[in-house]
Amino acid sequence: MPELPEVETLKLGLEKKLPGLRIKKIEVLNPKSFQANPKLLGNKKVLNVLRRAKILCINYERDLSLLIHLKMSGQLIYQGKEKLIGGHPTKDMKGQMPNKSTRVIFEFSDNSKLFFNDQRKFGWIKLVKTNELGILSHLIFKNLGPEPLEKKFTWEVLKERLRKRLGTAIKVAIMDQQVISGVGNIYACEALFISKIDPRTKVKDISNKRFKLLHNGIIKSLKDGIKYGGSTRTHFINTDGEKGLFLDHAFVYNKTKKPCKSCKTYIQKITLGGRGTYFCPKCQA
DNA sequence: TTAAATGTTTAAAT
DNA sequence: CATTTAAACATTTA
Repeated sequence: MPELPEVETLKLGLEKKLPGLRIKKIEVLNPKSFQANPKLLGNKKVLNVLRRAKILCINYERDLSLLIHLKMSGQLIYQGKEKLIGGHPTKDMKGQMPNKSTRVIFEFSDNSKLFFNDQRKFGWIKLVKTNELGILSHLIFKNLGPEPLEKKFTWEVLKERLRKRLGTAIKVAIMDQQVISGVGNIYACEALFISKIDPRTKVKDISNKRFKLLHNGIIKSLKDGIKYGGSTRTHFINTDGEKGLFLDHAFVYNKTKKPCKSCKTYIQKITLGGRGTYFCPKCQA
């Protein structure tokens, strides 16, 4: 599920709960989901929680950092000291943790727990040594493009980054994590609608005026995503087990044959770069 | 029954 | 060699 807004939603949730807690126990139900020796984290204290691109990073004392990628169906759910989890139970949770897609369970010093669920098992958690320059300098982040919500990310940066993908369809190009980090299928579709660009347009055919519009569209869609707590298609829920509401506000994603919110033309679905791509054929001509 | 699903990597084809 | 497409990962749901 996770694109930048979903991972950011989790980051905001976890940073209110984890810092200061110590790991008491880690139960690995699916070894592929946890690629490290759980014992290394025994009794270590959580310092802080960061996000880079779609990767979540929990920093511990003693130069240890836990990196988490949720891929398509990962969930992180926090269960406080109280017995029940806050928020609405979803089909997945059935109000009970763990469930059949629970892959890893973290238990903390105050008896609270963090569940890592991942139906499709694409997601991973790995433990790395915090780089002396800070975890964000780690190799894993080396090839990632700039963070689109940082001030440094101007429309000129966007244009420059896209220069090596001139022949690629713009929608495929902005989903390339080496061009910009954090934009996935949902927000790519939404950003292109906001900037009124046909997703099939080749990068080389985009004018400066359109680069500015696109730059604005990417930022707006991501910020709206965070504002509404992310997108829930089927799996995403926040640390409290609640769904994200962004898709209720989406313009085109998953709106095939529904009228465009701007011009009433039916939204079309095509395939680009192997992914479902939604757009308004009139507004994005 | 078949297709598609929020992501990324690798192989194969063009 | 560059670019594009497909497959793989694993599971569920429409």
